[in-house]
Amino acid sequence: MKCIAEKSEDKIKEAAKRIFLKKGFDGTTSRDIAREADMNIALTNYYFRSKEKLFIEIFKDLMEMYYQSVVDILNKPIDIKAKISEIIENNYRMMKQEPDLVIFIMNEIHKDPERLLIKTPLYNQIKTTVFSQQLDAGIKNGTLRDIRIENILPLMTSCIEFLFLGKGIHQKIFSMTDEDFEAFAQSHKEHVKSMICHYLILEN
Amino acid sequence: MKCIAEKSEDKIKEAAKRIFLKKGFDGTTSRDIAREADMNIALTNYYFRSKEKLFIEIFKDLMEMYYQSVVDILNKPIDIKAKISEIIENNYRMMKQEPDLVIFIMNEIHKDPERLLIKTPLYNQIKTTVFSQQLDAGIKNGTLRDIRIENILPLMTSCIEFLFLGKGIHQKIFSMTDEDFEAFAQSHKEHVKSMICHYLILEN
DNA sequence: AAACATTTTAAATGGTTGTTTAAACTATTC
DNA sequence: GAATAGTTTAAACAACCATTTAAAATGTTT
Repeated sequence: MKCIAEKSEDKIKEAAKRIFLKKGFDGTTSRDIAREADMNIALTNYYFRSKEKLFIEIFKDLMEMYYQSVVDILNKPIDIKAKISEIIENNYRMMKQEPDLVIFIMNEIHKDPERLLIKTPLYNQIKTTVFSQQLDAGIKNGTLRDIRIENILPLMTSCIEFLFLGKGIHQKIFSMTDEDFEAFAQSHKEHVKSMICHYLILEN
Repeated sequence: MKCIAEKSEDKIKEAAKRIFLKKGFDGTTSRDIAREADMNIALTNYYFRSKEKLFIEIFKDLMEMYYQSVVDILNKPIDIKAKISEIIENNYRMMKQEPDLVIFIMNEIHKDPERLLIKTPLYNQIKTTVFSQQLDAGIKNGTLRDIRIENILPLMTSCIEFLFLGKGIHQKIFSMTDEDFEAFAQSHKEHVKSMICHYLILEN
């Protein structure tokens, strides 16, 4: 039936995702979405009932996409040092590939937390990861610093994500071109990996 | 003349600052501002010509407020370990007192960098701080890790700021009340101070 | 107190917003 | 192939947007 051509519903959703990510909910109009999807305005509401409903659906998708890759890595059967490196590398890759994602999520939640924060089993997911077990074991036998998983996870992601969140500011203050920033970000990533390992892993 | 009562221009600007910080440029209407300032709608444009002009003026103020306190601390005549602690404490204080500030700045710049990033002498200001000299000297005599100021500054601020940027997310995932989060943030702050010092200051 | 400049007001401007309507078109079913 | 269901369309809806107008109110200067 439909081979190449996407279904209209999907076309609208994909278009809306692009626009919402770039402009946020308030900055996006129904007409923006219709234009991007190359469809009639009425179809947005025909398929999704309202701009709000469409947004919530997309937001949930993006939120899951944001977290799933991390949870997957936390469960890998590799030692904790390699895992830290991989989490940071994954984070770096994601921020380069989808630079709008994190600022979008943070800003929308910030504007109205109640509206978007649906029930999530993420805490249990995290608490039962291989990483969590490795952390507990390491703390018990004295090879790892005594730190809760609630603290160490943000420590690993915040430095990289913050760097890209403030890309515009950093580039302006330090007069960096895009290439300069790329090199700067790489070096920063290595510092972060090294710093986290130094702090978490006790050697002597 | 006017003793208690603020001048209308200032009342509007203060009101607009509150609303812009909370809702962003796109989410704020001229009527919101007029209502918050308890003034006629037309006065916004009478004093500031347009919503855009008013916004730019406020944005510049907030941007300066964001950076000035850091630069001041960087210039204090105290040793580098105390300085790191003070920067992080100051950062923590600011994020608690003005939780909307950083996400607001980042998001507005992210949406349209050209519009907001005015020329700033901040890089020269930073490069000529006492902190910058302390860092150079410490690297030279081997007491500090070889790292550029462009890297170490974001390392100090990103962990704390990111924690508050994602306050809503963190609270939801880890099922924290406001009091829980407060305690969590405090412990996180201590980890960050410790981690940065461990990494930067070479002792042996 | 008359003349002037400044500030504030209610009302209106033209344009855009999200959403709805009802008719037209297309595909499917009997 | 007529009837039915699903999809798409242009047009319209009321509500709201930033901004402007011109008159009213207030303050200041002569």
